[in-house]
Amino acid sequence: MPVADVSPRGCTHFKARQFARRLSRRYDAELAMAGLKTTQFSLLTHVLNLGPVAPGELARRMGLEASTLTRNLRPMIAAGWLVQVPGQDARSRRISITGLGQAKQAEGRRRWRVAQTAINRLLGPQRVAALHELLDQLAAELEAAEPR
Amino acid sequence: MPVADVSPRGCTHFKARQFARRLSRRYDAELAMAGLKTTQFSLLTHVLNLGPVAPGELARRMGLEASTLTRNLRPMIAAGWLVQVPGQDARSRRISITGLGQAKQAEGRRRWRVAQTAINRLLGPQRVAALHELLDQLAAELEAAEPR
DNA sequence: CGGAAATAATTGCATCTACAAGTATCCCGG
DNA sequence: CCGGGATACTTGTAGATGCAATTATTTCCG
Repeated sequence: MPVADVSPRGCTHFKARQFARRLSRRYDAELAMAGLKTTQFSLLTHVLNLGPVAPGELARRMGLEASTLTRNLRPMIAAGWLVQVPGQDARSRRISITGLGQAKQAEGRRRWRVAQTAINRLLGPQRVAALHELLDQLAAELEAAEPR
Repeated sequence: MPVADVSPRGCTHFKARQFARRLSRRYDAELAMAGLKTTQFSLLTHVLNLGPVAPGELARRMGLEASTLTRNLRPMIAAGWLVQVPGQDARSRRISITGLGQAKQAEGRRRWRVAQTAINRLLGPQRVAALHELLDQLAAELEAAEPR
């Protein structure tokens, strides 16, 4: 008895990107009411959870290039949500969230909740949970296979 | 007997985006050997498959904002891979692929194959197929729920 | 016919993303 | 102590993304 053909059709990257774009518009619309981009909210949340953290470490955790992080930080430091302080060495830094940043994160969190709840309702909590599971697994495997 | 708690944890958008970023780096590395960005390859492929097409229609099919498409087209038209010709009205246009563009797409297609095969091998064809299935379904539902 | 509303695409502005190259600093072996 | 290589970020360059506003046309209704 032949096994089913499981060869994936189409481009995984295109599908992932298109899906991410469609999601972006929803989250961004909600977070815009708090004056935040979705990426900025993620960044605030990561810094809040990790505490003062080196840019390199933060970038690794978020799956971003270090150079991307440098640039994403700029408007947020300018807004006074994050600060950069010297690290151990003269070459390293630490990123910390400010009081203003914490307030902004809390504001964003309320908006994010609304957006996430809408997505759960629209797509079905079980399928969203299944997607999370799959994405978490696959992302971890991609990361593990990345060049050190 | 209580049902399992299926409330999704974490942010769907962040997970999708992080995953897409990790994929991007792999596809882009391969497609760079053909002098293409992944997005450009998608665009070439869509125009090839759809034939001469209005920008608005193309944007809808790809899940892009029209304004994004306008800008993504610019370097590709400059490269001579695509051309823009007048449409029915004076306000509409049609995008077509050139011979040069077809050659570039074929070149990209070989590179894409390599990248996609590597992903299938790394993540497992069954899980990739399952992800495609899920993403296709969910993206379609997001699209259906988008404002007309 | 004439103007309001709809349609199609582009532009202004801001941010996100990443590879390659550059700067500054540190560490380690000789 | 010194020089090469590793580390930690930042910059140069280029494209991707989207919202709001704009331009140009068309359509429709009175």
